[in-house]
Parts: sequence; structure tokens; C-alpha cells
Amino acid sequence: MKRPTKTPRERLRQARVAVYRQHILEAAEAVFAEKGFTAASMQEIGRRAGVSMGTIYSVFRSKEEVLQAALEARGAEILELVRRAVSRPGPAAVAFLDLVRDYVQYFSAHPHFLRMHLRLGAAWMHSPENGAGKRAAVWAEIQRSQAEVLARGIQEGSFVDADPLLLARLFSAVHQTLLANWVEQGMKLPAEQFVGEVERWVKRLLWREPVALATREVTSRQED
Amino acid sequence: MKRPTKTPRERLRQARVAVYRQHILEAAEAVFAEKGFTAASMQEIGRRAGVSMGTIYSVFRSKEEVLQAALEARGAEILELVRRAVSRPGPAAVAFLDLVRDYVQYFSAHPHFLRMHLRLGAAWMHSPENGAGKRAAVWAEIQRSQAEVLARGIQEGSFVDADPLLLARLFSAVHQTLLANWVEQGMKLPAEQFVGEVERWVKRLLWREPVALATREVTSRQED
Amino acid sequence: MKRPTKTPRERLRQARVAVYRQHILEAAEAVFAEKGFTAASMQEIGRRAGVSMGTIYSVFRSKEEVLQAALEARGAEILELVRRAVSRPGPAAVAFLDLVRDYVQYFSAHPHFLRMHLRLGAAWMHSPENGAGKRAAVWAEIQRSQAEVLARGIQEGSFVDADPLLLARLFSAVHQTLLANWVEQGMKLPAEQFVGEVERWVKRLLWREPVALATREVTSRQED
Amino acid sequence: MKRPTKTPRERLRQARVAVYRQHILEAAEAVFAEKGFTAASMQEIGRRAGVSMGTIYSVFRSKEEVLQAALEARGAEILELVRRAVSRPGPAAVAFLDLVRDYVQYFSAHPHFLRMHLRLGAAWMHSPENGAGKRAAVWAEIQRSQAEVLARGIQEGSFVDADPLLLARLFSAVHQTLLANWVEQGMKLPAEQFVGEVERWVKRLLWREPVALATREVTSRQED
DNA sequence: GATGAATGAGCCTTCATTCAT
DNA sequence: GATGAATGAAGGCTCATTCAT
Repeated sequence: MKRPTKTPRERLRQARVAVYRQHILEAAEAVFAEKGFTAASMQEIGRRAGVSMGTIYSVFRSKEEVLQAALEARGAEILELVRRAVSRPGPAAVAFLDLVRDYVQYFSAHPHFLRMHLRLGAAWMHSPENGAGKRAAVWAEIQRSQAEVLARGIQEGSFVDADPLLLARLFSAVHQTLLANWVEQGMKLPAEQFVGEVERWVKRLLWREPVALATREVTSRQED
Repeated sequence: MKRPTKTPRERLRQARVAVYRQHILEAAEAVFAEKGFTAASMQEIGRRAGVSMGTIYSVFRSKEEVLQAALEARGAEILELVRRAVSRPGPAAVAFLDLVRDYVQYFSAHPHFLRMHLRLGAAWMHSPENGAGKRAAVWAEIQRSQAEVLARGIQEGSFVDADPLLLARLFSAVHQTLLANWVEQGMKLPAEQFVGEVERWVKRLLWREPVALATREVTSRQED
Repeated sequence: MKRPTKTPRERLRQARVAVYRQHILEAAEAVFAEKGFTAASMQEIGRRAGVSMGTIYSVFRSKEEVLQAALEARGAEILELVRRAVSRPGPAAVAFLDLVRDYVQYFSAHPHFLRMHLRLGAAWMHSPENGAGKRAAVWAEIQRSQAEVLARGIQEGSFVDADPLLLARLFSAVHQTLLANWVEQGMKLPAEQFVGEVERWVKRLLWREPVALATREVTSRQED
Repeated sequence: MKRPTKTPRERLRQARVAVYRQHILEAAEAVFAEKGFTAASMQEIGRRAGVSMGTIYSVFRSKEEVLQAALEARGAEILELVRRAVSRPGPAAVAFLDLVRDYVQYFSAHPHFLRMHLRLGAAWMHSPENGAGKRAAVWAEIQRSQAEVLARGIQEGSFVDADPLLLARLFSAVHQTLLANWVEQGMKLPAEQFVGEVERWVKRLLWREPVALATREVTSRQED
């Protein structure tokens, strides 16, 4: 008969597993980002994580599961950001700008994940076949929640009147392009200024009332 | 150095090889689009193209080369579109809108390629490692040419003042998102109307002077 | 539209595959006999058959399928022997002795199979778990048919009155022990004499009326 | 050379080890019986025995050694039975029937071992390669001792005149088939009656003078 | 002394590439 | 020249064995 409170041994085990999960998923993010899912090898993930094959397989059941976990772990955190934005009182436009800020913060804290997401996102975004459906479950939910805020903004008259899901995709496309550009240049531009730039582009794209933009002065140049 | 006058036999050979190239690359586009590069198998490409493995390897030296050829073949055609836009006299803004129109036409004529490009583009767009550099050679050139038109537009005061390369990327991101959305919904919206919609989004994104937009009436909705 | 008559190419292919099947199954019989199913390696089967891994997997889908094919190929032939015995007119006792003769002939022609069967038979004979059920399908049918002849012999008053299925098992046990002993000693005893010996033991085991036996003179001795 | 007087600590250690041995071997019997040697996993043996891997490896040096120990442990006990039969005064026929009785008793007390023996016996019985020779050491001795009694019976004129080693094998085959059948049906037939049945079959097989048999009334039927 | 987590060699299986026909 | 069968290297995954706690 086991008490609902775990034994110390069990708690230790869970802590250990959690540490491995963390390290393995971080290594996986990097490898998946560089090679893509199929070309990534478990050996390399293990090497980068500093664990053996057996250890990986004691935490995850398969390569596929490693990928799903990597997507879901971050996905869940991001979904949380979106949900907070959705439930924020006040105008949708303000909530959305807050969300943009959260995104920048999150992705700049996890650049490997950003790269993986940029690379693999395309795979399941437009290939309903394969097991892509499963992988994208959280991400579909994220898009749905984003669309929710956008729909509210449309009704409030702040956002351009178009299919909210399309808006969500356009927003993601622009937003990720900017992030990728920023990361690619070593994130030399201070986060605060970068957020400002993203906001400007997002307003251009989504705001109903044309917004005066002076993008130039803060845009980092490719050839810098 | 080959003699400029080819033998009839040689001309026949080249014609034959050209036909194979064509069929193989079309099959490859479809398979790469569905599976990604690594998960795609040469046998499946051969099966879809209706040619044997030997034939594929008589035209291409490796799987990698098939991919490069697929990217370059279309890439060269697209580069041609861009170059025409660059060399077009008159305002850059007009030239760019013409380019947008050409793009829509081209991609809607080659939806398999679009899907492949959407899927694999991310791979070499943000993974400087691997042979990605090689693969992207034409595409870098395309981006450079696009940036050229955009730079001209900036100087003419038509486009928002930002790094032209970034503008090119943002434009591609938005443009491809719209295309993907269109294809995903079975291209039910007439090409003409779709072009109009793309133009409207592009203007929103790039034009310096705020442009009155009434996107709604032509935007196809996800749930249609 | 394909004609029901196969193309020459197709016939060639089938012939080739049949040859591989044959060689692979023979190699598999030997390896499974020596190592058992799990410890047998596909590499070794390939090496002994003189084919590569790829070739094996072009004929069989998995290691499991190689085993099943090996069991079923021989099993089907043996089932045929038993069915002929079942449908033979005249006394069951005579039919059964003919069957014994057929068995000896068959197994002595396929000693590797005999060894494999001796080794793996035990595995699925008493382990209903695993995929043993599938593997043994033909063999259960063989036992059932054997039991049929035996049941007829019981009704005719020739065989000892006991559960026919148990009789079938006892017969198999004795019969295979004799065969194994014979093979182990290099089959030095002429087949004709060996058949006589087997018949004598079978009569001892199954015949209702005690049969005068003078086994000694033909029994090959272990220490010969 | 150890001092004959062990320290109490040493005696405790040995007792502990003996307990582990016992539990591990019992678990091993079950697992080997179900999966076969190679497919059986040390982790499952450990789980079933309720001990850790380290404990298993503190008692045995390898998986192979666990199997050997399992075979030898029971083998030694069975050898003891046979030796008692060999050294029993009076007619060999009587001694042999006593042995049969002992066998039934022993195997019915250790059904897991019976199943393992049925399954793995075939492996080393007819595969002189591998380490099978080592594994079978005790069992060869058992067979030799059985043959000894049988040889005596032959000289006394009680048993059919054939190679005693062959007789021993035939006896084992029949005897194990009956046991397997009995166990398979849940040992519903009382042990006493079952012994009678086995004796009847053994007499049929080995006794020189034909023996009147009325097997039917006690044979449990498969379909009951 | 006991534990069971960690290791990594090894096996089944796939697929890019070659070559006999 | 075209075919597609054959090859075998490489990758995902398991499990016997070891060793830090």
C-alpha cells in the first residue's frame, strides 16, 4: 500500500529524470534545428546532452517522442503566454502588443528552440500527412488562441478585418522572420529596441488605422 | 572544349536527358515536399517519375544533387522574373507589384514546388551549416535582386525605409504565407482576386504611405 | 491493363525470388537450429545463404517472417503427407505405417529442418504466449490430422484406446527422438532398416495387440 | 583452502547468498521457460526474483551462469534420484518404476522447471555447438545413469534389447510428453492416477514382455 | 552489502548507390 | 542506354553488465 506522498527515493528519481529530460531536450533542439528530424541522430543528441543512448531511452520511448516532448515542452509555455493575453482585460490591441513582448522575451531566451521551430514548423505546417498532426497539437491550439485575440481586436475595430487565422499566420511569419534576423546577427540590438521594432512591423501588418512608422533608425542591417 | 556543332546523336542524347531531368525533378519536388529531404527516398522519386534508379543516377550524381537541381531549376526561372523586375524602367513600386503578380502566377503553376520550398526553405534559410549554403546559392541571389528593387523603391521614397534584405525576407514570409493559405484551400479563389489580395498585404507591409485597405471582401476564410 | 499471363520479366523475377527464398530458408534452418530464434542473427543467415541483408529483406519483411516461412514451407509439405495418409483407403494402421515411412524419408532429406524443428518445436509447443500461435498454425493442423488417423485406428480396434491428440504427441516424441538419434550418428544405418526400426517402436507404442519386437539386431548403438 | 570452522559472519553471508540463489533461480526458471534463453532478460529475472541487478551479479557471473546454475541445481537433485535408483537392490524393472514415480513427483513439484527443461532441453540435446556441452554436463550424467539401470534391466531380461542410451532418450521423450500434457491440463488428474498412467506407457515402451494396458480409463482427454 | 541507474556494444532494418544484364 | 536487383553502411533501439551511491 503506497501513500500518495512519494518516497524520497522516488522523488530523487523524478528529479534525476527531470534533469535528463531538460538536457536531452536542449540537445535535441539544437540537433533538430541543424539537421531536421530524420537526419538528426540519437547518437548525436546523446553526445551533446552528455548521456548515453540507454539514458535517453530511459526517459523517452523513441526519437519521435523526443521531438514531441521538445515541441510540447516549449509549446506549453508559449500557450500559457497566449492564454494570458487572451484573458487579459482591456483592448485586444494592448493585449496583443503585450503578447508580442512576451514572445520576443521567450524566443530570445531559447534561440535553439526558435531555430528548431523555424525549421520544423514548416514541415508540419503544410504536411498534414505523417504524424505531423500529433506533433502540432499544441501549436494548433496556440494558433487558435492567437486567432481569438485577433478576432476580438477585429470586433473592437483595432485590427484589419480578415480571417483571424490567416492574421495569426501572417503575424507568426513576420514575427519569426524578425526574430530569426535578430538572432542571426547575434542579438546585438538591445532587446528593448528590438521589441519596439517588432511592434512597429506588427502594427503595420495588423492595425486597422495606418500607423506612422519610422522603422529605419533601429533596424539592424544585414551587412553590419 | 566541345565543337559548337553537335552531332545529331548528341542532340538526341541531350533531349533525352532533358526529358528525364524534367520528370525526375517534378517527382522530386512532390516527394521532398511531402517527406522532407532526408526522409524522401530515391526509390520513391524514381517510382513517381517512372524511371529506374540507373536513369536517375545517369542524370544526377547523388540525392543531394537532385535537390540542388530542383531548387536551382525553379530558382533560375524565378531569378529571371526578379531580374526582369529589376531592369524594368519606371518606378520601383510598379515594378515590384508586377513582380508580385509574376510570383503568384509562377507558384500557382507549380504548387508542388511551392510546398517543397515552404518546407525546405526554412532548412537552409537558418542553418548555415550542412551543405545548405550550396543549396541556397540561387536563392541568395534572388533575395539580393529583390533587395535591389526594394532599395531603389526606398530611394524613390515609395517603400518604408529599412534594411532592403530584411524587407525582402519579410515580403517572402508574408507572400509565402498567403500562397500557402491559398493552396491549402484548394486555390478556390480566382487567381486574379488572389493577386489583388496579395498586393494589398504587400502594400501594407512595404509601402511608405499608408494605403487604404479593404482586405476583407476578398479574403477567403479558413472555414469556407 | 495487365494480361493474366505474366510477362517474361515477371516470371524471371519470380524465379529469382524463389531461388533466394530457397537458399535463405535453408540457411535460416541451419542457423535457427544452432542458435534458436532470438540468438540467430540475420547477418549470419545472409552470410550462409550468400546474400546481403538487402536481398533477404527484398524477399522477407522481417526476421519473424523468415522463421514463419521456414516453418510453413516444410510444414505445408508435411501436412500434405499427413493428409494423404488420412485420405488413404484401407485400415488406419496401414495408412499410419505408410505415414511413418514418408516422415522418415522427408526428415532424412531435410536434416537441418529436423534439427530446427526439434529445437523450436519445444518453444511453441508449450509457450502459448508470444507469437507462437501464429508460427505453429500449420503444425497444429498437422497434429490434428495425425490425430484423425489415430482416432480412426482406435475405432478400428488397431490402436491403443487413448486421447488421439496425446497419441499424436507421443508418436511425434518417439519418432523425432529416433530420427535425431539416427541423424546424430551420421545416418549410417540404411534408410530402409531405419524405417523398419521406427515402425517397430511405433507399433510398441501405439498398437493395441502387443507386437513381437526384436529391436536389437537393427538398433544402431550410440558407441558405434 | 578454507578453515573448516567458518566465522559466524561467513555463515550468515553464505545463508544470505543461498537465499538469493534460490529466489533468482526460481525466477530464472519461469522467465527462461516463457522466453527462451536469449529472449529472457536479466532485468525481468531480477524483477520477478525481487532483487536488484547487482545482487544477481553478486551471486552469478553472467546470464549464462544463471542458466547453468538453474539446470545444474535441479539436475543435481534429479541425478540424486537416478543414482538412488541405480544403487537400489533388487530387479532393475522395479527400480526403474520407482524412478518414474520419483520423476513425476519431482517435476510436478517444479512445473516451472519442467517447462524450462522442455523448452531448453531441445537446444542442448541436439546442438553440440555453443556452450551447450557445458550446460548439459549434469544431464549427460543423468542420461548415463539412467542408461545404467536400463542396461541392467536388459541383462535381467526385463527390458527390450536395444541401445540403453537410446532407451533412456525414448523414455525421457515419452515421459516428458506425458508430463507436459498433464501440466497443460492444469494437473487436474490426481498425481497417483497420473503416475499409474505414466507407468503403463513406460511399460509399453520398454518392457520386454508385452504388458496388458488399459490406458483409456485414466487418460485425461485434451477436450475435457 | 544492496541498489538500480548508466553504459555502449550489437542487432534488425532501411535506403543511397552501384553494376550485371 | 536503361533497368532494377544487390549491396552494405548507418541508425534506432535493447539489454547484459558495471559501478557510484
